[in-house]
Amino acid sequence: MSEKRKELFGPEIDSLIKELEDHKTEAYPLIHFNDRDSADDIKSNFEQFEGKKVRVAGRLITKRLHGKAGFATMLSGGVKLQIYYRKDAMSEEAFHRVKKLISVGDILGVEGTVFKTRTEEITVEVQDAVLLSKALSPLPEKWHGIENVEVRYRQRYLDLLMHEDVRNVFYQRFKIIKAIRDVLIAEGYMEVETPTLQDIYGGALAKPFVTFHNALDQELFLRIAPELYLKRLIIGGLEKVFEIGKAFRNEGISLQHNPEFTIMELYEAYGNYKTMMSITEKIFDAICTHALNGNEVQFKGHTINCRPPFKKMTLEEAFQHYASVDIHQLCHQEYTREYLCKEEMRMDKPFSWANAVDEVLKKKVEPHLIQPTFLYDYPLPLSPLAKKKSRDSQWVERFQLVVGGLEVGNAFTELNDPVDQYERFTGQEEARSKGDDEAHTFDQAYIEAMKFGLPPTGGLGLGIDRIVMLFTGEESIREVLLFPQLRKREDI
RNA sequence: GGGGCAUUAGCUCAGCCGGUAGAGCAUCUGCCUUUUAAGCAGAGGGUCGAAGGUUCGAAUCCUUCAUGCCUCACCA
Repeated sequence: MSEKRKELFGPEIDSLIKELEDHKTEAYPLIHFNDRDSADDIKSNFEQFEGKKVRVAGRLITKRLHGKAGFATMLSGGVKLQIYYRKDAMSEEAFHRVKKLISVGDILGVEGTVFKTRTEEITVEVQDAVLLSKALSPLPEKWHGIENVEVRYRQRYLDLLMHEDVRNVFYQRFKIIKAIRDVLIAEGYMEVETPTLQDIYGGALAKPFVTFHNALDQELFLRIAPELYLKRLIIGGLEKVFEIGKAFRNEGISLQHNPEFTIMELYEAYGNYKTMMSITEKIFDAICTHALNGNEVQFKGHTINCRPPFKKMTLEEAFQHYASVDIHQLCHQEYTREYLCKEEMRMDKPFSWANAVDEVLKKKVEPHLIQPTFLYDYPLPLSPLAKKKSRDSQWVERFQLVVGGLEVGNAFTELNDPVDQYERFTGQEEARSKGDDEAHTFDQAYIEAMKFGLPPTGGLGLGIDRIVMLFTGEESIREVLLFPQLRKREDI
């Protein structure tokens, strides 16, 4: 116990607490310091506050001592506010407290008068100061902050504390999600929540996380997508629904992938993939207006105009234009082999039309799509939940929105024929039996639901994290997640 | 999982061809009543990621491992 205590707090902890108590100062007093003024308010409405008494609380982030006076900066509500204290404007006790007992990193509350220094900085001249919470660990270096990315992610609180630009990324994230939610509600969609623990996972092609429920004595999966539950709601008569939440995929971690990520899915009865294009454009328009204050973002060295309308291209056109290949011919193994050879590409997965199309799409087409582009009309084998373009077609009504080379959205006219759905599931099961562990599972309960009649429906999914990356110019998904997944470590 | 790079004081980083471990910030002690990366003078602070190996001698060279980043592959 005492060894652990010493290891955690160091040998000086007791003398520190004693020194505070000798000066009648508690390290963690029972004070919550209410009736505060906002630092942001004081700084943006200086004229109203000048000469007035204010109460402000925050964390001390720098201290500049000048003998019998001093300046310090506190971080209060995300805003930096300078405080000034001098010996002859406060009690002996209070002066000693600010000068000696309260150090950089501590949380304090001050009362004082607002003024401007000769360098025109808005400052509070302190009359009284109280320690609200003592910091036992020192803050990182004030100029460079933390540059070790691992420490930044593991101790995100320090990252946020030290780096205003990091705080801004997450404020932007909040504004983007709010803009999406607000526009959807304004358009008449109802926000819902569906299970993240599912006994059959589906709605995407991916490997799941597996867990176990003790009381039910059964395996459960963390959802890879909310899709199949949201479509049950459409069957249930909730005609316009959306959900913003986490999905979980047990796959690699990369600049664009985190095991858990935020997805927005919406479904609309009597809609199709064209109506999904139009709602997608409304969403991007709202983000530009409410979270960007403009039309353009800088991403990977490109200037991207995110204000709709967006370019539209069929997959066939895009393959012809960017890859000089006939998408239909990719179903012939020999043709595909020659093409891949010519382009110096290799395909790890077994040959099929779907895999060949996917390979060329990822390698040769999407990297060229910098400005927002709807790629539409997809091969059926890639899309087991989308509706065919006609009875015997090998094509489905589906689009993906690609921006900055990133897939940020995916939508289709939902497959609402239960017999066709049965056959698609059966086809996926065959693929699974041949070793494709990302094939869609056979979901009998979903087919039972479809037998009651799914209206013609359009559905859309947006990768929220990737959209945030785009609008904040961050090239790594970890920079837009507060706590990205890292390997477990004991110490921090 | 494959390949490349990194790991030195609390933080940010130097450390050349192998020869007793360095700076700035932070901390501590003085001085300093409009500074803002405040300043001046002084002090303390290290199992050089871990374990082996080569060597008279390793932060430095070699091997293995750990962690992170980048890159490749797949889902948004």
